Amino acid sequence: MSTESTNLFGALFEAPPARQVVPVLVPLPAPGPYSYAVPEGMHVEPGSIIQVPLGPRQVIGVVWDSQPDDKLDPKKLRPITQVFDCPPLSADMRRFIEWVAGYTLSPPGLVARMAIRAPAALEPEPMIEGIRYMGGQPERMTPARARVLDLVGEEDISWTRAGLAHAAGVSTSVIDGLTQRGLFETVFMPPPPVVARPDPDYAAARIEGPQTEAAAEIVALVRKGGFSSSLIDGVTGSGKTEVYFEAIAETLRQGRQVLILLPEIALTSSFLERFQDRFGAKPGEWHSDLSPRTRERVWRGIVTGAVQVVAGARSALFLPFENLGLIVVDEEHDPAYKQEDRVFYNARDMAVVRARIGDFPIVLVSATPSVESKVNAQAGRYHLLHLPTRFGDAAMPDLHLIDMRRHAPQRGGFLSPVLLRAIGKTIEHGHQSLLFLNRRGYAPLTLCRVCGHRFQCPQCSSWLVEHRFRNQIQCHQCGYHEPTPEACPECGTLDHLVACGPGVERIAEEVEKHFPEARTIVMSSDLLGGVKRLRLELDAIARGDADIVIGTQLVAKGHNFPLMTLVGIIDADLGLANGDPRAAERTFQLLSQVTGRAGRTGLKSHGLLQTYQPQHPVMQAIVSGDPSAFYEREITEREKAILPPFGRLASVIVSAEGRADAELHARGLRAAAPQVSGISVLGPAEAPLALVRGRHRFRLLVHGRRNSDMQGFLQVMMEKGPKIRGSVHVQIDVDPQSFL
DNA sequence: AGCACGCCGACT
DNA sequence: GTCGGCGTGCTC
Repeated sequence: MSTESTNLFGALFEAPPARQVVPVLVPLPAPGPYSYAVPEGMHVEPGSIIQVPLGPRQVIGVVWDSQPDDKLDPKKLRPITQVFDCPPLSADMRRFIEWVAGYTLSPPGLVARMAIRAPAALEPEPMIEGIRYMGGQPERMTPARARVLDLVGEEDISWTRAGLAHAAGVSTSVIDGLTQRGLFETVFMPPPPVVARPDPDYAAARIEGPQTEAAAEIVALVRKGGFSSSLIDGVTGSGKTEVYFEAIAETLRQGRQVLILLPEIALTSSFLERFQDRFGAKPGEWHSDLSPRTRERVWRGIVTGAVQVVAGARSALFLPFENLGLIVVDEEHDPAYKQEDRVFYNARDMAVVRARIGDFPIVLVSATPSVESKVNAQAGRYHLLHLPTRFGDAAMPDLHLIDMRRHAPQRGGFLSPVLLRAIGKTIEHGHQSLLFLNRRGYAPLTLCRVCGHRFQCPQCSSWLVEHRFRNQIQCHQCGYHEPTPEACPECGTLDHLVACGPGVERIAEEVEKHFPEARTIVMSSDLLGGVKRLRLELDAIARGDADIVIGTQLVAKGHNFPLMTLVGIIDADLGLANGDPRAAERTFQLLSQVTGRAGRTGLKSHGLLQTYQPQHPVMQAIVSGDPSAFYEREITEREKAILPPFGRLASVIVSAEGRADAELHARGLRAAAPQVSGISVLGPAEAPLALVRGRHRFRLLVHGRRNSDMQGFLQVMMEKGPKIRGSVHVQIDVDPQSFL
């Protein structure tokens, strides 16, 4: 309220105090910012994190840069409630949010929300209460009191009550007693940092040979400063981590922050310990199951610069770092980097954009780079750092294909005699075998031998998979399950249900038949007992408490099993023909990871891959250890479909009655959205033709050359969407740099 | 995204 | 006669 206009005359002729209006991004799927009034005496600037009323509730928003639109009824304007006491989002961060919103066709408010999603962290952490020694002696000295005074006499520092009691080996009542007698005063001190400061020179770099050159190259890029993008391509165990640790060390020496992105699953204690061994402290962690309290403290530390290094899952990319100077994307090819709800983005690609906007280096790392990163490296957009050999005493396993047409398993079995012999030998040596089959349960299909009835999901029509351990039949598509019936629901015949094809449980049965003495364990996501049990089992395996491990893709990542000298892949062809345009690439990546589990401590190790297609480029690439021919082929294939000029790819899931029906949907969309350059249909597994009958989820791939084309397509989907059941999302599969 | 309003089936 | 399903609409 103006205090100047003291009389009516003045009030009539003075301009009314100009109400400041600012645009604010609110966490809504609105196309742009909303306008709010700034109350008298409040200071805000672009990037300020504020609280505003929105309908009946209070939400967190960010003051934005764009001009507020003046067509808005001023009466609708509501005032900002409060400004949080934390640094505003930087101009770079705001530009990044705008860019991601534009590129992924998402509402900017929802993108901004990802940056400030740390509920109560917006106010500084309250000071904690501590005590400080003021000098003097108590009238009565006791041994406990002496120990305390001994400790505090040395330095003039503040202690927490509990901390001092613990350090002196006394109970807190001793401290309280001394405080009462006036020897200590109460002080307030800042809370301790969430993580200690990492020291770039804590331990020497553990690199040699090709690692040294790669590290030198990447350190030089960091030292030079400015944007650069590199791809470290090296087999499992080749020392990739050690190489990028040197880039991190150099960034820390410059006093800038580092973000290490990892697929959630790779964010294990073993990674954190490795980091600690090199830098003397753990990095800050950021992932979905942090406690709210820790989340707030880490967020605060990142914003203020107190946390130097963050190891986080994809959502960490949107953290508002105070002074970010390097991003590392480990396991660059991992599909977990793709978020497919609300805002659809690939964190790896958006990370490149963030580095470019922030003008600092980014390093992508993988043993099996994605095809698009290979293309970018070939095109010279990424520096390629190739680490061809294993590091230290870790030897590459000897890989062979087993042609299943020539070495067929026994009737009713799935393990080739060649593989069975190898398992036997491995047991004799006292080593471990890993049998990999990426299929949960007992059998993928169950039918009645009498009437031919097949168990099908009542909700989504895929086959129900029998799980003998749980005595259930489950749908792996939608999660539907029911107890395994004893009789055929169609004809009522008892005991005539027959399992078709293998799952890990069935392989375990076969293994136990051949090696009844061996200690066998099945590792799959439906292991009873959850993540805790899983950890225990993995530790037990690492200690050597199992002879044969039978697992799904769960065993592909992370863990080191020192005694694992044989890896057998049961159905290496599985997944090659499932209609996914990335089928070959994914299979290559998965099988490379699994075979990489062997031989990591130098023991001579073997990998045997059972296949019906030994000539397939993926199989050849895996055994030869030279994936270049395979990548060349994939690049050519992908260029036809995904890579520029078809720069952008959306995909729509439709539920359709068979392929013909799905094609009909596609035709309708083509007619309705002529601006997109192509719409193709991908089905469920093509191999067993029977699968394509019945109601299924099909994926329509939509290509567009420009963002505006995709925008137009989305418009069409908004109108027709409800008629086409399913979801629409935009995938970003190509070089985001070219869009900057 | 939340949250209210609003119109049709199975129950205190 | 109500409780509750989620379809549509709005938030500066």
